[in-house]
Amino acid sequence: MARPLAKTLDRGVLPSLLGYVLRRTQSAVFADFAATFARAGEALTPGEFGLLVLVDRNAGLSQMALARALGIDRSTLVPILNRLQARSLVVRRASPTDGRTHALGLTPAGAAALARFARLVSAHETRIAAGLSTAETRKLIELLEKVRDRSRA
Amino acid sequence: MARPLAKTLDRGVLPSLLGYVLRRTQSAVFADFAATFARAGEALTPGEFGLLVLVDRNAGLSQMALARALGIDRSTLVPILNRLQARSLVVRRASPTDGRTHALGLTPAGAAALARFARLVSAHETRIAAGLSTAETRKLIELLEKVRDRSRA
DNA sequence: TATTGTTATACTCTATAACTATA
DNA sequence: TATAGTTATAGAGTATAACAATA
Repeated sequence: MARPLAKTLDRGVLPSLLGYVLRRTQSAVFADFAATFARAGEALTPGEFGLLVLVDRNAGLSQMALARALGIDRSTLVPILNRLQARSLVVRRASPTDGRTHALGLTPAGAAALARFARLVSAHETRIAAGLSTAETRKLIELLEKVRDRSRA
Repeated sequence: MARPLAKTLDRGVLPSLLGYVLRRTQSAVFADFAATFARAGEALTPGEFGLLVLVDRNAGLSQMALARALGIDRSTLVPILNRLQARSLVVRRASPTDGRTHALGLTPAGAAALARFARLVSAHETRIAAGLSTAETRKLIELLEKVRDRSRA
């Protein structure tokens, strides 16, 4: 049987809801990030990229400090770190000052990989912001930060 | 000052990355959504709310059409629909015209619940946008839509 | 042959609670 | 007692592949 033409659905109020548009945009951006890395033969999630940047800029930090900076629970961090350590990108060293904590760091391979990843993220960022002027991109980030700060009430 | 302030981590380029700010904002907004519903003694995710609105405005639509509108796989939709049907908010009826498809609809209880949910979503939206003028909120949605349309390339 | 819905399966992300070792 | 890291567990969200019923 011939398929009827795709009728556009009635989306009601959804297109005017900031939360809804934010969620759909984030989903599309995530897909673009994944596709960018897949096309380059690399595998990394946005969360892993953020983690690598923070460890790179704050060598020796603890898992608690990292989890807090990422906004996730310390138990959530464990399997993520396990994966990156299994890929030899990150190391857990013994802290010299506190036997309870680990001093996190990038391996040389991790630092090299981060440099490659950063170029891919750059390309990805350029693509998703291609419809916006530089001023608009800055404005978008500023508005998002205001929303972020008003949320989690 | 009695004691030194906690040292702020170096976040490197992350605060200037649209994808990063988008992800953190979405996470905060999600937490606000959840808290809004929990405080009211209701349980609903943003995705479930979007689903209910689409079913309400397009009674009789199929699971494929709904999955496409939500941007998810048809297999992903099944357990979500099972949950909402178990809560007696949504029904799968036999389609009169195509034996393969289900005609989805809200139950009377589902329609009543959606009215309550919509009020909570309104309060949530008002709160997360409280730092923005009406024009800024419109602008933010417009910029997000541009980003969404440039992504998933 | 193609489509719809379902199932089986597999990851990731997220959390809470309890355990251990250390402070 | 309190903190850091781990483990066990659970739930949501996401997907692919394969299957039955129907078109």
